[in-house]
Amino acid sequence: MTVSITDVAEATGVSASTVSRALRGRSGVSEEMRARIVAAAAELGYTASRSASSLASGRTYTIGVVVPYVGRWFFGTVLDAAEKVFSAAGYDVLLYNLGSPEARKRFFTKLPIRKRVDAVLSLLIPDPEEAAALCSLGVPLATTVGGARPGFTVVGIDDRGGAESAVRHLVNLGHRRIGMISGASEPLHWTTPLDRRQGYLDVLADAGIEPDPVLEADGGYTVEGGERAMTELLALRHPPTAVFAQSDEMAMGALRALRRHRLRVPEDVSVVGFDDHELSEVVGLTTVAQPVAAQGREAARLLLVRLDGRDAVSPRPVEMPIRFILRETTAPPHGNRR
Amino acid sequence: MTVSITDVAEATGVSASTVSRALRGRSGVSEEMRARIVAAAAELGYTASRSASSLASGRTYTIGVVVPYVGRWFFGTVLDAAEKVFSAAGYDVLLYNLGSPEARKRFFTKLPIRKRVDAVLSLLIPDPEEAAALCSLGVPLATTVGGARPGFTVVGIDDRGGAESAVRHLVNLGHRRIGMISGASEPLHWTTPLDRRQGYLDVLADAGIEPDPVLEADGGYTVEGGERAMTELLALRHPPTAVFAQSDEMAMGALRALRRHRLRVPEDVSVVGFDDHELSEVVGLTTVAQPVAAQGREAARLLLVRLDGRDAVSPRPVEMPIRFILRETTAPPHGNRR
DNA sequence: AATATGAACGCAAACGCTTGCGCAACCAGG
DNA sequence: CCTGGTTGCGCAAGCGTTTGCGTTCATATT
Repeated sequence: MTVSITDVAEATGVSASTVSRALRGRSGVSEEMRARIVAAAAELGYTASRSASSLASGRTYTIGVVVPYVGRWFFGTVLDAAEKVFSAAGYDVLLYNLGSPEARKRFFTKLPIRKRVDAVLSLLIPDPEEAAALCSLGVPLATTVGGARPGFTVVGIDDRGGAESAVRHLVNLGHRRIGMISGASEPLHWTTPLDRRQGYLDVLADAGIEPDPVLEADGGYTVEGGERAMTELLALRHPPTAVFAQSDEMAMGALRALRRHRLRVPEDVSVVGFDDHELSEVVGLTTVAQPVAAQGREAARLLLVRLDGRDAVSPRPVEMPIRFILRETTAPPHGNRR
Repeated sequence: MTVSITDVAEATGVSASTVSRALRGRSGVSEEMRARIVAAAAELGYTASRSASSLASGRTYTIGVVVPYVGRWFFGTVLDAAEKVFSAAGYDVLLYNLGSPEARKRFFTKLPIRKRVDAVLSLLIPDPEEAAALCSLGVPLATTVGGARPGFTVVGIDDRGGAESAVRHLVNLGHRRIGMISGASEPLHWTTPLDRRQGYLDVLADAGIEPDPVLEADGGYTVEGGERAMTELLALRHPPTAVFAQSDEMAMGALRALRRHRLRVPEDVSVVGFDDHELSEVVGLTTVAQPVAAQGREAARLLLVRLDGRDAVSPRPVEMPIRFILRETTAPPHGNRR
């Protein structure tokens, strides 16, 4: 019913070994014979069974990609870019979407990825146990999100520096009461929120501004969370005149909350985001751009290099450039128009 | 080096067959023995090699998902939802991202998916040849995007009816000159643009409005395309007073173009979108909501049902509900305020 | 002319699992 | 006590490749 390697062997009058060698470009087959075999294979519509071939060879030609939420812009974009690199190199991509704690737990206990992939690109930061589980797979590992782990090839950005440039922009405009919408580091174990917060604190200190804990609100890195957080900040006795949101999605939530409160942006409140979401330009959001797709591409490329052998030792962390983008959601504080 | 089934067999003092049966819940193993085997397997950290097991059994416990652009919100969201269903059922997901024509061609000629999956969920509409290639895989097929194909389980929405409700809303507000930002059907072979256009034309006819071809602009289903298209429409001698964008992303591009032209929405121009993108609420876009994640879930579920056997015949197309959502980008035409 | 060399190909043993079949050991019913 | 039927388990034959090694044969070397 399904055509196997012996079918094309018989059709060509050679052994299965020769077919295998011919189709995989190995030496030991005359060019003439190779051509005949390739033709026969094409005619019969033969494709080698990956199960059989990886069982025999030990190589799966498959990369595992584990991500927290494929639906989120950032992860979808990274995945998109990485997949293109992998598939162009002849690798398939096995996707694990670990949004819920249950899915995550199931994945790390059962480890269905074991013996199924040649390498893993993780877009979530595993906690120490999880990292150990991944390491136990014995394959090259990479990640694109904050928080390196030993054994991982990591490509990321300078989160702290990015946050600094965003907050410094607000300070330079004359803002003194600057809020921050952040996200918890805990459930995902990533250091991004911490790094960005540090950048925020650094600039405040540098400007001689006493940080006020009530100005930090949790937005959970979602639009709704950002809206809630902004609402909380607006309910303060002394609300901020400017807000640094740790992600554009939260910034957009903040914009929505501001609109609901009939506050104008940037006249009444300035907002600056982080990431340069694809729709940030649409809403005119001032933000810090990071090369999301490029990070996915680069991480994928590095993984392939490690797979190719020689580079047994994982390379140093790669840092991609970031860029502050001035748009229309920031201005000097109210009553301070120049 | 890696622990195999014989390792746990030896550890328990039974044969490999018994281990296999025990671990897979087959009958023919005493409960006591099963418990011992499960314990030993857990202790050794054993996971069955998928390659070996699918080679032997013919089942891969893997679903292939092919999508045009994982990075795009719609597809990412569908994929996210579908993956959750699959992984909860014990299936892995093999992802094929076919954005570029080359990737697409490579996929359909090499068909790397052959012998690798038990079923395929296609989020792109294959042309007849491609559909034939997929059918030749001999596994259940499903899709969630407009344009059924024989052999496919399809779950979708009433694109035409959705477009009708959007345009009717504009007509009811008093608009007579209504533009449309659409997308070509060709490169992707989907019928969605055609269906939505038909809904647009139906309502115009119903309202006794002569359709004007210059009011239709191509936005390619992207933000930038929507912006370009809106700009074209604004350059017309008689620009529209309202625009129906076939997707929210194009609608957002249109909003941006309008802002650049210093036109107010909805006072000067009304805009209505389609899809209910996650950020549409943020920008207050009036739109037609479709249950994106639910479609992914449902398609995945139906695929699993077909995999379970009995339903050899593919079920009838499933139509998910849509819902018109009134927000803030639509109003009566200028000078016609009530 | 005899031998060494290498290319081209076949043989057969893995790879790690699944599964039909066979074979004990046990139970109940006659 | 002997059937007939379970139940619990082992045997061994695959599943479709890959690959080390052996064989054949033509060519180059003494």
